Amino acid sequence: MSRHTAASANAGAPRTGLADSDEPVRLVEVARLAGVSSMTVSRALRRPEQVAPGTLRAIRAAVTQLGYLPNGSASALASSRTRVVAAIVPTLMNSVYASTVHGLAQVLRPAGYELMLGDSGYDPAIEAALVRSFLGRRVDALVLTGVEHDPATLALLRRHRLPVVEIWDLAERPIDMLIGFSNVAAGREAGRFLTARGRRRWGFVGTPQGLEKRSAKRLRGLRQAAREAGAAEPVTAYVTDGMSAAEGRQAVIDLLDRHPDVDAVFCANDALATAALRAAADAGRAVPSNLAVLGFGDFDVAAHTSPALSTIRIPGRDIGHATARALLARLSGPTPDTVRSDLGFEIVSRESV
Amino acid sequence: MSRHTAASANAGAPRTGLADSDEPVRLVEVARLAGVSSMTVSRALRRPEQVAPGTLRAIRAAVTQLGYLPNGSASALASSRTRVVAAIVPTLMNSVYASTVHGLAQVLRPAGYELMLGDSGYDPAIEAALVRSFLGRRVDALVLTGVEHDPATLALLRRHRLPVVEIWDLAERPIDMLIGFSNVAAGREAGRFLTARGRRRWGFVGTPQGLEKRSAKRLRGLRQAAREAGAAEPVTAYVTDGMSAAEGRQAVIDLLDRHPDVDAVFCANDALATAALRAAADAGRAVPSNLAVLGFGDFDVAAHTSPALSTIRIPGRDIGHATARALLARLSGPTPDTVRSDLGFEIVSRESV
DNA sequence: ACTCATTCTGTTAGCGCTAACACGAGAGGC
DNA sequence: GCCTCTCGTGTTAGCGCTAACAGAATGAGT
Repeated sequence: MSRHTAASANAGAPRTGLADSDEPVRLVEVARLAGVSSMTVSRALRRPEQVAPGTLRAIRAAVTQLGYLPNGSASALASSRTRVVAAIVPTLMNSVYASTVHGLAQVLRPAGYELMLGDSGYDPAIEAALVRSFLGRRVDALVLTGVEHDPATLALLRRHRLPVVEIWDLAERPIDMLIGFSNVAAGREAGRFLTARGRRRWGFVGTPQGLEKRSAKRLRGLRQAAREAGAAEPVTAYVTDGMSAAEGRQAVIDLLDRHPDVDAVFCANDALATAALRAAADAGRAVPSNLAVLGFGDFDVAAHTSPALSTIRIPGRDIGHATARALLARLSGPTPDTVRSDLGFEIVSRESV
Repeated sequence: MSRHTAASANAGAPRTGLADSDEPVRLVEVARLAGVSSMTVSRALRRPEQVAPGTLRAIRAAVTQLGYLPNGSASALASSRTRVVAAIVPTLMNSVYASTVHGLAQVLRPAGYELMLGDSGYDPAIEAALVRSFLGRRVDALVLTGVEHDPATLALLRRHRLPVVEIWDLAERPIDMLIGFSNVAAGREAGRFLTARGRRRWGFVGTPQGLEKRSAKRLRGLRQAAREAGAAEPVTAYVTDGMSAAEGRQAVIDLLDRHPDVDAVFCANDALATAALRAAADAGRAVPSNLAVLGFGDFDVAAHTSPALSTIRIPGRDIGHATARALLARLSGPTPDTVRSDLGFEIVSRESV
C-alpha cells in the first residue's frame, strides 16, 4: 500500500499536532486540535444539536483551520449510508427528463444527498447493468424511469430492499414508490382534444411498442378515444430514434403520402412534432387549417415554432421534486410511508391544433 | 449499530457456509464457498489475469451462486479509489451540455466508472459547493465547465490534487487538463460570417458579462470582427435567463425597436435564436431577407424551425468523449500525460442567415 | 442528601475491502 | 543438485469513520 511507504518515509514524524499541508486531514487531527475525542467531532458534523455550543465552536474552528473534508467512503462504510441517490433516465438529450433530474437534484442536494446518474437509452438491459453498478456502490435509493423492467433488475431490487421510486408512468403493482402520470390517459385526452376540434382521421408518430412502452401506451389511449368518438383506427408511423428530427420528418412525409386523408398527427414527443411541422410544410399542408399537429412533452421549443406547437405538458420538474421529497421522507424518517401519486398532465393549446 | 442488534438476534447462527437469502453477501462468504482466501476473490474480481484459470472459474461460480455484489464503500476506503467521476455543468436543460454529459458517461461506464452529476446554474458559488461535496465523497476525478472559478474552488482543487478537466472554453493557464474551444474565436467567426453575407449592423443577445463568461467572450469576438470589418459596434440586449424563450423574445423585440437598422442578430444560444425568430415575425421582419439570425449551439431544433436556423455547432459529445478518454488515461496509466486541446466549432449555414 | 433523568463526551469494536509483503511450488539455468 | 525466477495464493494490518454503549457531570425533584 502506498500509504505504508509514505508512512515509513515519514517515519520520525508520524502525524504530529497539525497536519502537513499535504497529507489529507483526518477526523482525529481535528479532534486533537479541538481537544476532544474524534467521536465528538463526528457528532459535531452530523448532529450538531447533540454537542455543547462551546465544543461545537472549537470544533468548527479546527475544521476551518485544517480545511478538513470528511471522507465519504469511510463514513459510508461505517454507517452503511452513502448519502447518494441514483437515478436512471432514458436519455438526457430529452429536456423533459433533464428537468426531472434537475428537480431531483434541487431538493436532494440541500438535504446532503448527491446524485449519481445513468442513461439507459430506453434499453432494459442497460438499465439492469446500471442498477447493478449502483447497488454495488450502495446508493441509498434509486429512481427508475418507467415501470417495465428486466427480471434481473427486479430480482436485484428485491434482494437489496432499498427505497425505489418509479417515475413517468403508472402501474398497478409498482416495485415500491411511484410518481408519474397515466400515459394511456394522455393519449386518450389527446384524442378527445382532436375530436373536440373536429379532427376525425388521426395519425400517430412514435417509437414501436417493443422499443418504448410509454409511447405505445399513449397510442393505446389514442385508439380508445378513436373508438369512443366513432372515428377510424389511427394510422401509425414509427421511428427507431424518437429524438431524430430527420427520421421523424421522413416518417411523417411517408404517412401523409400513404394516408392523404389524415387531418391530425399526434406525436410521441415534441422533437417529432417539430419534425412533423416541417414535413407538413414540405407536403404543402397548412398547419393547422389543413393538418393539426399535437406534440407531447412541451419541450422548450414548442412555444416558439411556427406555428406554435400544441402539446401535452408533463410536470417533469414536479415529478423530480415529489420524488426527492418522497425519498427524503423515507430515508430520514422512521415512518415508512410509501408514496404513490399521479401528477397528471396538461394539454397546452397553441396554434398547431 | 443496527448490525449488532441484528447479529445478536441472530446469535446462534453467525454467517454459516452459505449466506441467508437476506443478509448481504460479503467477500468472505464467496471465498469460503470457492475454497480460497478472500484476497484471492478480491483479485479475481479486479485483476482476473493474476488468478489461475481454475480458481477463477470456481470463484465466478460462487459469485453467481450467492449473487455477490462487491461493496463499493469498503473497496473505496481500502483502495482510496471510488471509481466515480464527478461532472459539473451549468445546466442540464441545455441539450448541448446534456450531450457532453452523455458522451462522458458513454466512455467512462464501460471502464467501470460512474458519473456523479451537478448543475451549477452558472453560479460559481454553487460550483464551489458542489466541488466541496464531490471532494468529500472522494471522487477520482472532476470535470468542470468553463475556466472561471471561485477562489475557494481553486484552493480546494490545489489541496486535493485530483485529475481535473475544464471543458467548453480555453484558457492560458488551466487548472490541469483542458478540452474545449475558443469562445472568442466563435464570436469572431460569427462576425466574419455575417460580414461575408453583407450584414453590417449587428445585434447581440446574451447574458450579461457577470452572469456568463462564455457568452461574454463570444460578444468580445463579435466586436473584434466588427472592428476588423469596419462595421459599427454591435448593439446588445441582455437576458437574465439564457434559456427563457419569453425573455429572449422580448429582448429581441426591444432591440429591434431601439435599433431598427440592425440587419443581423447573433444569439448566445439556439433557444434565444428561436425566440429571436419569433420576435422577428412579431416585428414584421422577414428572415433572412430583412433580418439575419445566427444562433449558437446547434440544438436539436435548430434544423427544424422555420426558417431553419443557421448556428454554430459545438462538438459537445466529442468534448465528452475526449474528456473521458483523457481522464481514463490519467487514472489508469502511470503516465501522467496532460491533455490540452481545442476541438473547435463549425458554422452551420441553414436558412436564417 | 439521594435518586432520577438529562445532557454531553469518551471507549470499544468493528464496517468490508485491499496494499504490501511473505511464502511455497514448479520451471528453468548451470 | 542448487540457485534463481515467476506465478499463484495467503497473511497481516489497516483505510477513516461511526453505532452502541458506558460513564461523568449537571440539574431537578423530593
